[in-house]
Amino acid sequence: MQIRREEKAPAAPTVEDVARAADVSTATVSRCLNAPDRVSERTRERVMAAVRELGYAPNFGARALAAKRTNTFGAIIPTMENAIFARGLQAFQEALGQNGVTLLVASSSYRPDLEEDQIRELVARGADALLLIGHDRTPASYAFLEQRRIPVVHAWVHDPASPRISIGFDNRAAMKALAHEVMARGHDRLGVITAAREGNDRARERFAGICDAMAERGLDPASLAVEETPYSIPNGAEAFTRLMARDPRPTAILCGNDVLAVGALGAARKMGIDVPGSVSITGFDDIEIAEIVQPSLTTVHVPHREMGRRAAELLLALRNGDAAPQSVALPTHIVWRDSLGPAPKTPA
Amino acid sequence: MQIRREEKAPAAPTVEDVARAADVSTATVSRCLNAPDRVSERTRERVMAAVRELGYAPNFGARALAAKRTNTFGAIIPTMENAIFARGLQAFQEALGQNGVTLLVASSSYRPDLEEDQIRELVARGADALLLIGHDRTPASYAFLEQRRIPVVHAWVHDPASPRISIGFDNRAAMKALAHEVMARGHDRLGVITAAREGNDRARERFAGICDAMAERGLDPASLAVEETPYSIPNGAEAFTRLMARDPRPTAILCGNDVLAVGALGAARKMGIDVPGSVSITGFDDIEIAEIVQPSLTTVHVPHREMGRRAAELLLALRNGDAAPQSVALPTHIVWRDSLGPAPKTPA
DNA sequence: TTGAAAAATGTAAGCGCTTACATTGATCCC
DNA sequence: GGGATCAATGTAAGCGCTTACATTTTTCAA
Repeated sequence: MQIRREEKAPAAPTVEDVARAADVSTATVSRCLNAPDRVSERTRERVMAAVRELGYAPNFGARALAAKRTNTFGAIIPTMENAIFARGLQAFQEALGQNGVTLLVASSSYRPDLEEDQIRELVARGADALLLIGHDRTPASYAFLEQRRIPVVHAWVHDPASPRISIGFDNRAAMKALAHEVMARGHDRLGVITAAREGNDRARERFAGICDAMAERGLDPASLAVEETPYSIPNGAEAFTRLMARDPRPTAILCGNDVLAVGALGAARKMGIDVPGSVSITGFDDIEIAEIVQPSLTTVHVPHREMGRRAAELLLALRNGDAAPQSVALPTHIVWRDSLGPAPKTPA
Repeated sequence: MQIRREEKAPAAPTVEDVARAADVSTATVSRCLNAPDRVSERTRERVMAAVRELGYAPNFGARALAAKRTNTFGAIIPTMENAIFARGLQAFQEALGQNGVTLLVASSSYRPDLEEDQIRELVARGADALLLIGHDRTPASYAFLEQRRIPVVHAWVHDPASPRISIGFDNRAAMKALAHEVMARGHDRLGVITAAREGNDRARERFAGICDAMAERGLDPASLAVEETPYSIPNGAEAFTRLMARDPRPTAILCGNDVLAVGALGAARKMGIDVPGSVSITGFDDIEIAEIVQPSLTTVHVPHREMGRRAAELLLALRNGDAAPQSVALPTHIVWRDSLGPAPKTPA
């Protein structure tokens, strides 16, 4: 049964309480918890019994204050709502856990201003190091991070030109490769559904990759039909509907990620448009759902788990002051499924 | 550029630094941050300028230690990997945010022992109140929570018989209603794919609901073909395959949630089994993907957002010591889509 | 102009913990 | 047996913050 506020809140037991119960000093209690081998077995047992008895849990804030380290890392991802970051983050967390580090997660809703607050918040809460997605953030965020010398790894991106440490892949090149494959199948009226590009360098890079490929094939990137919308299945569906209303109608829609692509697929079905017969659709990320939808989605596979795991290694190395780690580039590859086909013979 | 450990870490600026820079006392700085109207405008501006200048961010631990409140709540969900809890949690977080409360999230991987650690961890980190999923946890967890008088709300369940405050729905009744509808369509050889029932009361209740319905229709619950497996699409697919190998083969598969059902659907397609022609499949939760798959999934709709939002209200009320709130029961309803059809005429 | 009330600010204690240093007692070698 | 060594434990300072209380400054009515 829940207890009301008025009853005097039972003070949480402190080291002092434990010390008294076990008839030792607070220093000994602390040592039992942090360096058990510096305490004799007899007293240790006595202390641990008291700890259990009292339901003692050390106050994290006080501990961080006194010890000046927390074994806590932070991660800020743009969203928890869809599965894009879930797998990578899970792997990241597992790897940290194996090294005794706790992960604090925040989500920024793709808003750099919110992310800035969250960076401060996580650091104030004691994060020793941070995992951030992409490179797009406010100058104030970077100023703060640098001033505080917080180790940071940037994931989901790789830009060899940047001095910042990152682990990820070349979004631009990956999308460019996919666009080439699409065009190689005869498509020359292309459409794209992209996430909001402002504050999202992955989206910008992927978009740029499409333009690169078009230019290389002698197509004018200005002829690209563009719809920009936040990540969600219904948004993908709406954007697809708008694209289909254009004249000329595109024969292939490249989506900035799988979530948008799944929305597009759904809209196509609802509109009775055959995929890939009349229109081809591609995704990006290769999340679980890409294989499930019908037709299954041709997309770019991103090694999420490996990225998460190695991000943890990188960040751990940084925190420990090991020889300065290098950014790492991960390979991506196209997964051939059913949603991409040749351009329709008869102009739609 | 990342800085190596050896260089002396720049101490984070403290209230004292700010006070010195603004030529006021630490008390005034603190007031500027916590009760700006108790400070004259002139000094406030001076202080805030110093804060900005120095990149000051108050140390959370020290603040919690001194002020004895944190405006932080915690939530422990079984998994972040799939979307089951994402929407509800998002709504929960939004509602808390509007009330100036920060949310800390942990995931327990459906393991009560891990959850116990995480409860301690969140409380040690200053969580004033906790959102937990379901009622299944170790006695030690409840002992700790009660000893510390931590306000708790249990979500995703509703059991009027329990004294614990919960917000959710009657998993058993909801699944029972669905099972009745399935049987009303002529199915009498039923199969079920359930999540691991140990440590998961929602899964147990849903399972029990099926048995209830069978008993009410004069079917022997022992004839139910049961596959138990952790939540994941591939696991759902494998379980479905095993079910199809049974003799007699079930004509309807009730899945403990949509994720498993989507896996089953995929397996059916791969095996060339017509859904719902030869076998009907149902889900539970009505997550986004249920509408996307082909055939779309008949499932039980759960009002996730409302549950999250009202969980926040409940917890806030509890924390504030408002008149003891009551558990709330939310309605669910069956969403009719394509994966459920009549039992095949000719015995399969 | 003046004194009392109100507003603004300062002083300092203490939140719960870790840890440098001090102390105690046991162990051991010659 | 006795000093040196070492292990076990204790003492107490202080981490960065808030806040009760004290003090100073401003405001304002008579």
